[in-house]
Amino acid sequence: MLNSNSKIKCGLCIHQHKCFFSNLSEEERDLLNKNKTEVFYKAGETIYKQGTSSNYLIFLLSGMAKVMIEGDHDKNLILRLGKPFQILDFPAIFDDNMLYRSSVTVMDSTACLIDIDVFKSIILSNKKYVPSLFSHLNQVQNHYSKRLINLIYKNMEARIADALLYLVNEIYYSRVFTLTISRKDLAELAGMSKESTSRILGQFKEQEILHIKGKEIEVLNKKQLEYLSKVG
Amino acid sequence: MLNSNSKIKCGLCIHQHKCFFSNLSEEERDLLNKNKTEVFYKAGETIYKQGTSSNYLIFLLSGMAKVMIEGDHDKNLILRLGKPFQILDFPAIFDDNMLYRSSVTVMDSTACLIDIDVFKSIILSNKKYVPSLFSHLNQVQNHYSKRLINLIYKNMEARIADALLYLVNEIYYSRVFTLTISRKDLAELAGMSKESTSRILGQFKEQEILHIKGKEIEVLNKKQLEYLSKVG
DNA sequence: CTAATAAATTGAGTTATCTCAATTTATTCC
DNA sequence: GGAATAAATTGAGATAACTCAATTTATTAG
Repeated sequence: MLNSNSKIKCGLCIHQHKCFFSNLSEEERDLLNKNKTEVFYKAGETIYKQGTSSNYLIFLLSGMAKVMIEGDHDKNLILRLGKPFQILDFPAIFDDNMLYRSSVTVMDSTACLIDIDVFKSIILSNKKYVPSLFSHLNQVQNHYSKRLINLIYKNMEARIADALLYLVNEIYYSRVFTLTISRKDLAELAGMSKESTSRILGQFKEQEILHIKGKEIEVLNKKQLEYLSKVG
Repeated sequence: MLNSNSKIKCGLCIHQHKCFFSNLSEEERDLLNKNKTEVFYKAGETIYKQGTSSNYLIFLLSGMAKVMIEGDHDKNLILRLGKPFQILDFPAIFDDNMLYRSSVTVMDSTACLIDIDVFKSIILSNKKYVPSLFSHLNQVQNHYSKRLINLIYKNMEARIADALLYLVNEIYYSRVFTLTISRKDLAELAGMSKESTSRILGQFKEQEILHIKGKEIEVLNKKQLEYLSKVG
């Protein structure tokens, strides 16, 4: 159980309507308020560290974090990007609370940390949360399955196309965006070296598939990205 | 709801003690009996087909099945091997019942098919199943995470070593085993071409890491496989 | 504002892995 | 049980992607 030093109680929280926990009973809301805390993370800070355990389930309130596996020789793979009001990642909450992936903020972020025992007691006492949790876990599993086959059998063009389409369709919801991750992160999202990433981006710029100015990216030809993803 | 043409009622089933559904109430057991069926699959038959939906949750009772993603140009990836009394794979049961992976038997198998609505009603009415289901989904997610980084950054030796260690530690539970999957399947488990798989196996034989005679494989030097997995 | 540091790009050479084709070995079926 | 078919192995050549090093560009700190 943790000391409550959060500024805002759930009942008064401005994020209430977007929160995973909606329509809680008075009692559950009190329990949650007593056992959650809001924390600020600077860009680049580690939230979860693979190989450790955590007693918290984390929801981002603002900012963005990468969910990644850390390999040897500084070779990491970004599995997905976590955004506000999503569950960031799951410790093994019904086993040993261990973490198999790390989470690192890619920009200044705030997060709501909920005590795992409290989380468990709420989802076990209130079956309305079971379907949405299942859905979430299932979606993550499907995302990882898709990533697997894409990363293993597709060429570099297709992998960068997939990474860009992921950013457009599932992260920024726009063809025009300011890249909030580094080129190295993009490389780790596409499972390749940063040098190759740079070259492919240059090539896409050349072919007028993208307009790039530093961190500002505009997808000029999304159809072509989808085509490359398909045939690559 | 499906016609019950299963031979054995859950209460009398010899697999009862190994089954996911243990200690069911009379009522629940009756419900399950009315809405499950046992089916026989020949080796190579498709149980689940990616891109379709299914109204069944499938438990193998005997045999073995590969859970795989089918890519283009006959390029597949085997994610894991399903064994008796495990949940084979999950359709999106709280969404549209869609499947994102295919399942194909690698030997003659029998399976217990349970109606998804019945499965849902049981897990929602009986919270004792929630933790084990969560655990299961979490383990699968962790397995996929690990597969991802291993397949993407490791060399061929390490990938075959990983595949062999998976077979030894999690499938056959023995250093000596009869390979129940083909060389092509082994290649799809290691995410590489069947020719390269063949070459690496030959090399391991040469180096006396393995003893191979057709489908009969003995791991002579497990430490070396673990070493190759680590450094590769 | 400039120096120092870090991030990103570009180039050239190397290598791991794939593809295609030719055999060999195993399996199926009449 | 032997012919036909499929699976597995082996070899040689092609290539995609990596690594290392050199610049260039961007960011941070004094």
